[in-house]
Amino acid sequence: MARRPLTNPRKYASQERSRATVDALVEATARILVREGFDKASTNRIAEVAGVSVGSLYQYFPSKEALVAAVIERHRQEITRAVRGELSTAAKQPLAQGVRTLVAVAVKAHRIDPKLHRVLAEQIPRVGKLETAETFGRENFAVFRAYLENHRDEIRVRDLELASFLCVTAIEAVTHNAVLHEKIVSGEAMEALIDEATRLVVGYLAG
Amino acid sequence: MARRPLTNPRKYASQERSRATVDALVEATARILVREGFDKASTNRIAEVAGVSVGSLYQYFPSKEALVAAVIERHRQEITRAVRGELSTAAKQPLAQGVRTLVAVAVKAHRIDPKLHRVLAEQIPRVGKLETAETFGRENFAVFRAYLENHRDEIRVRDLELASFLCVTAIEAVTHNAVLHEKIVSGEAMEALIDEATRLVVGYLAG
Amino acid sequence: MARRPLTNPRKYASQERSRATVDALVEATARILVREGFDKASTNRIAEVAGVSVGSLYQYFPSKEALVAAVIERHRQEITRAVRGELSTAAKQPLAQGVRTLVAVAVKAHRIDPKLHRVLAEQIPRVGKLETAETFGRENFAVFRAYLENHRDEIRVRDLELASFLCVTAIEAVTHNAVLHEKIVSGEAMEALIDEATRLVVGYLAG
Amino acid sequence: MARRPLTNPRKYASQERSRATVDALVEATARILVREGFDKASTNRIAEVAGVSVGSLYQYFPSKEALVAAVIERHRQEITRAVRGELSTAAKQPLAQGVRTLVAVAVKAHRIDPKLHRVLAEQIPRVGKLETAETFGRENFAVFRAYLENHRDEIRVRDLELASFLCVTAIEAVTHNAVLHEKIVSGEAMEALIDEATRLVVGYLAG
DNA sequence: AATGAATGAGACTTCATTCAT
DNA sequence: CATGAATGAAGTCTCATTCAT
Repeated sequence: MARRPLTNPRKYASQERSRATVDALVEATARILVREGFDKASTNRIAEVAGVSVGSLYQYFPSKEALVAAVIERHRQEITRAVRGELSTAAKQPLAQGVRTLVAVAVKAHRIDPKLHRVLAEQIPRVGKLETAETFGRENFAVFRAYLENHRDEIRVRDLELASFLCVTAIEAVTHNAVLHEKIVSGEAMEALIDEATRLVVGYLAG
Repeated sequence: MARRPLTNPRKYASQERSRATVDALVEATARILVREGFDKASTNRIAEVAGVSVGSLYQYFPSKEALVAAVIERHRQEITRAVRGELSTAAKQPLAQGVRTLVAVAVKAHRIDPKLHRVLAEQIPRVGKLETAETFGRENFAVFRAYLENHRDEIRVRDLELASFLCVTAIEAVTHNAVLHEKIVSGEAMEALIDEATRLVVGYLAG
Repeated sequence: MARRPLTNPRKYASQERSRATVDALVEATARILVREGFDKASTNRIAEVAGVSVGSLYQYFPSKEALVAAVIERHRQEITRAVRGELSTAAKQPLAQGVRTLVAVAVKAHRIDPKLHRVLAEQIPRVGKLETAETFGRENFAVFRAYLENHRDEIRVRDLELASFLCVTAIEAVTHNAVLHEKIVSGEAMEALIDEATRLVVGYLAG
Repeated sequence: MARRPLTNPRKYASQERSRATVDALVEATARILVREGFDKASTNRIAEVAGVSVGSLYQYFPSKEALVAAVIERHRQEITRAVRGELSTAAKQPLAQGVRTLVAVAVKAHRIDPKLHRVLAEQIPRVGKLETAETFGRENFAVFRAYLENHRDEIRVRDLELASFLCVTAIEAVTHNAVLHEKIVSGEAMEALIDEATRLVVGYLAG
């Protein structure tokens, strides 16, 4: 019944349009999540804000959960993209500098879209396949653990597993709360925070 | 408004009955929160699990929110009760010991009802008067900050505000995650965790 | 189990107490009806305002409807009591004066408790045995009809049935609305209203 | 917000479907109001009678109140439509005829859907934006008052405000009750009623 | 008799999802 | 593919009435 696209251009046009719709939906979801909270993010509202019909929403996402998952994934990718370079920088630096870089990276990651980050961390029901923070956590852990392995000689602690857990948890929590509670009101304040967090971690690892 | 019963026995009977209903409701709410999550905690379900009617639920709690607030409050009181003594112990101890006591207290607090703690920390919508973690956080901060003031001479850091923020956040996050991810599988593991967390904090403060 | 009263005084006391409870309940119902409207008049609220328990309420009234019926009846009796004398006065007066007296009586009746009258007329669900206005209407009709019979010679209209209907309806509606819309703001305004309503009716009957 | 359909046929189909649903809901509300009273008019029942789901009801009406308001408005429009022509006729007629026309109009209006009229007048809670009878009343008053202004020279009464109040109230009440109590059982009975009501009013105004 | 805790049907409303067009 | 009307289960809360004490 439905006409197949006759030409490539059309096909592309169509693909682009699909892509645009998907983006609009994810964007709309993120905006509502941030501006009005999870409770107000009904599928009808999302579709309305995205400028499409609910029907279209379900054309591209099988459920509301899938939509939220897409928002999470997009946010994760943004962070990864923003942070990739600095991570490899850190890998080559000695302990004190490397940790400082990693702390700075954590701050940077949290500042990308703090309100969205907060909503994702606090309001999204932990059911089904959505694990959010969990997932972030594991990645961070793996990266840090690898860093410690490669800098074993600069470190006095024995149990790298436990040390990674302590450091990653501490850095994550400190940067998360700092951004959330608006502790970072100036470049100076940010430097101070990074300095201190670095001292916390380095003192522990090297002390 | 309503007249008091004329005899004590009746009064007590009545009061006990009310009390039992209220307790059953709070308990049922906590159980559902832990076992099935916030989303499943509908007022009808809560009443059912408590073995009373919805009507009774609304006789004692003006809203679902009030019920959750009661669960939070009950949990907070349990923690306070369990921890009060140790806090005053910590206050009199020198830095290294004092911090260790405080860390141990944090672990103890998180182990009282870890699953409930998690749900309260993660799933309860941050709306209205429910602040959950927020509230815990402030209290912890105040206690720790006071401790630092009183042990200023043992400390090298200048900015007590910032230091308190870092330490409280770190301790809270580490103990929370440790309990959550079942890092504390034995007495030994717990000792190790407490030792390391203490080193983390003391190294920072005194280093 | 319960002790029987041993003496008459006690018995009377008991009867008086019952009477007091019944009165308190009817009064409470009327007050809530006037001050908060029918929707707010729940049986629990009524009992509370009356200073008794819901249980007692149902001891004396089989249903909420019965309670409202009692309020209506009490209001009807108050009107009847206030008006009885003037009605017999009117019966002896010639048309112009008699009608004026009847109109004045109608105004007086409506001013006894205008707010209650309004609520009874507007908010009480017309279901079951409650007919309110209906009942008032029939009585008024009977009285007026009888008056016309007795003053047939002063009247030009033939169909007394129809005439009674017209006059009673008009007088009732005019006085009701006048009181409701606060047309009677002074003695003068009241005189004017009574004069004109009398002219309306007398002109019709005698014209 | 939502995109318009791209083709007219679809648009119309869609619009017609919506329209049909809305109509069915308003009609169902009116029927239940008339047949079972305001208390039975629950949203679920209305939807059921309309043959749609509650969801659809709330798609088109934000609350139960809005639905009742729609019924009132529809009734008001029916009356207005039925009466418009005759009103302008009355305006051009001399007193006796004009008043007769107006009385006839009132009767006609009340006969459009007497039972609905009654329910709207008696059972609808006077809360929020629903004023029902109130609103009808004001309109009638304005029309009649204007008529009197334009026929001042045929009238003996001074206070047009008061006269309008008396006449409108009387006509409204008489026709309302007549229809309600089934006084108009034949064309003859109707003529008689209109004649007498006209005499009542004209006698007063011109007498 | 009085008390007030308890009941539970039922009211209003929302929202993820489906499906005819 | 898009549309948006339709669905209906489920949630929160109220209130007339009952009943154990």
